[in-house]
Amino acid sequence: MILKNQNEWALHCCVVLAGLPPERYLSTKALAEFHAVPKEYLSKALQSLSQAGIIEGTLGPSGGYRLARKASDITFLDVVEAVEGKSSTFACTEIRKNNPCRPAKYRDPKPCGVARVMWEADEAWRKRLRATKVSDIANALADEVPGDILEKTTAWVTAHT
Amino acid sequence: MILKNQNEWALHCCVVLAGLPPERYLSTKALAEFHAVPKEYLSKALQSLSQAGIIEGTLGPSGGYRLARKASDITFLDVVEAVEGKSSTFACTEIRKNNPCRPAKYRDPKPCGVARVMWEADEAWRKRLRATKVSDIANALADEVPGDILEKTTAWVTAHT
DNA sequence: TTGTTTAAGGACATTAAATATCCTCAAGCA
DNA sequence: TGCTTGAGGATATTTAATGTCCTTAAACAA
Ligand code: SF4
Ligand code: SF4
Repeated sequence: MILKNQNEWALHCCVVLAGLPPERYLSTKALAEFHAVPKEYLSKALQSLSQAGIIEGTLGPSGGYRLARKASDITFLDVVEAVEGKSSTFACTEIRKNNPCRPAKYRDPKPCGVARVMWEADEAWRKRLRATKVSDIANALADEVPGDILEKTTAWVTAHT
Repeated sequence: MILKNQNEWALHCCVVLAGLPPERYLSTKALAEFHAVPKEYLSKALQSLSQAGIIEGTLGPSGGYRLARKASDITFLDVVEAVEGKSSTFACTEIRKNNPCRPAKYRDPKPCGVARVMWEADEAWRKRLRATKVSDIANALADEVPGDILEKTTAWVTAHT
């Protein structure tokens, strides 16, 4: 089990969009070039984010995407669920029903213990993702990335705006 | 991202093996029949468990598998990692390196914030899996499964021992 | 000794999912 | 009018999951 690349791409795109001047848009083309990933495929991830209401797009030259709400209102889980889906990472196929000793008509009163634990683990994962916002990472960049690189990057993004 | 079926199968097999009379073995054939899953493929999962030292097998008629240690010493994480692998569910492809504004020689002082969060979420998932043991589920069965089904199942398992 | 049963594991074949590309469409803009 | 953009459908390619088949050597019973 491994998460899709889309997650990494989408998260990074959100962080970049969080640094955009207000009311400006950044195109899929620019985001793809910036991260050196295939534009057409990245586009699918951005469409998912758009459908989830995390970013919003506009058409025409000088069009592209911007965050649909404040970066401090967008959690990692929002982004990951937009890309990866909301369903649990554990799929129970109810193999306990196959126990040859069970009466065919027997109905289980509740999900089996195995599934419950796996689902709780999935929820623990989501809980952690819910705890970090896009703005947290955007802010951390200022501390972790050398000033000159950060400046040049901001200039690059603004130029492609 | 979805976990392999092998996880569900392996966990259930461990729970069944936990209910085995001491010093007895249960074969892949029996485990596959009990859960109604393909014997050959289940065999791969059991081999993984065996390699991980969670179960141990013996040959010949009346051979099969048994737990290699107490059920209370086997966590869900042990089983899942045996089947699914120990590497993080988030693979960082270091796309930040592709930023066109970065000097080619620049070395990042530490993993980027995005990856750190994703790895922490992965660890939160594992932590929850580590908190439950195979014995916990085996014990819970007594409460959740009607007595007659449980008895018949125990008899079935013992008969295939 | 001989034949049967078993786990171990290598070599596939099949199926589903992730990844990637291409094309059309209508909205925005110069 | 012509170019740009995101939206989204269709399809191809690649990789991972799933499933099957086969051989080998150990255990055991007749
Ligand atoms: S025992 Fe739990 S995990 Fe296993 S098949 Fe039943 S419900 Fe699913
Ligand atoms: S920013 Fe983090 S997650 Fe993204 S490529 Fe770099 S290290 Fe990986």
